[in-house]
Amino acid sequence: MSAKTSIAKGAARSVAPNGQAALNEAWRVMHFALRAVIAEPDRILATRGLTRMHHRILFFVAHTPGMSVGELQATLDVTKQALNAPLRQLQTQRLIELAKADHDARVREIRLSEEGVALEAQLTGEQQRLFADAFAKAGAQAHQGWRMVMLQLATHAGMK
Amino acid sequence: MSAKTSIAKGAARSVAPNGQAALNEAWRVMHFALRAVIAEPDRILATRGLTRMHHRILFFVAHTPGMSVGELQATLDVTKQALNAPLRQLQTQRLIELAKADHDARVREIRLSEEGVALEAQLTGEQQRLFADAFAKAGAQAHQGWRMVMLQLATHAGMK
DNA sequence: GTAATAGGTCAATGCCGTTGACGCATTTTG
DNA sequence: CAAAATGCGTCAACGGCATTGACCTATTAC
Repeated sequence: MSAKTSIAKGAARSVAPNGQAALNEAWRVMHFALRAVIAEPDRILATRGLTRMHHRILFFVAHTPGMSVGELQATLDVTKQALNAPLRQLQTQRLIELAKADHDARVREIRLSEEGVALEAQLTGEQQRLFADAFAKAGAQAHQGWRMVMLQLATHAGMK
Repeated sequence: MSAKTSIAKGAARSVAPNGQAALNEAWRVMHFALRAVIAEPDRILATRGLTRMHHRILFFVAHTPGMSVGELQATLDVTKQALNAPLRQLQTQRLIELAKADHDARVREIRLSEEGVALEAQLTGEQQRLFADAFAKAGAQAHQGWRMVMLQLATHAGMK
């Protein structure tokens, strides 16, 4: 942990580590933040015997109602066999509904049931509360900065 | 059922979204950022037939040279059986070295070999480069904001 | 009518991790 | 010193979960 104490900037960043230390910290902090955001949803899911795969399904279907099975499969990047089981479980628990598409009876359109909507809202709501809290406490300017850094990082992946 | 509820899908791009949209975006962006940071190390690992478990081992041993097998096991929170295989593979690839401890011949102390040090540095260096880039491009103030938000989030988990 | 498409399902396989039970040196203890 | 405890390695069985491959049904397109 060789701290390069070449502090040259203003006293405004009293607490923030500099140089190498900052980069080390970044990764650690990101891990903890991620864990914090995931923890509650995971706990809730577990009580229903559901996993992150189910969560992903609920999430995408919530944001794109009427999605076909094939589309979902492509979106999640899994095989249809891997998708089939959790999909049926969600159906059994009445969290989603499958219906033939009007335009093409081969296609099954997936939608959340009322219960599904509620669960999904609970899950993402929990996460959003954490983000909202953090943004509120850190301030609008910090929020702005957070976003800029994240977008910079994200552009290195194929974010669309 | 309802035909098409007008749901704004996708996140706004150019301008910072506000309210609900901002919270939606936050989670998405964090995912992509995480993927971006993980992608390269994973690729490098894969070319050697190594996995994230091996990475975790390298990481912790790098930061605590001379760690015992038991300590590592406790740190990683896996069983010794789960640890054994990757540990042997790393040893076979001459990335780590196991040696009896002076004070107690039952204990094996783990250290990175020169090659191991190099690989670990390459892996974390790759990640640090991404962070450094993002921070540089977003600016010092954004870096500061990013950090504040992340720390806020992280305190919800048990960050030490 | 025949081929292609969307979806579902059975079966075999592989990767990882787990628990459980031993075996083996090497301390530590009474 | 003998017995118990500790640190480590390993064989074996099992479970979760995703993958590939093959086959089957409806339905649509040419």
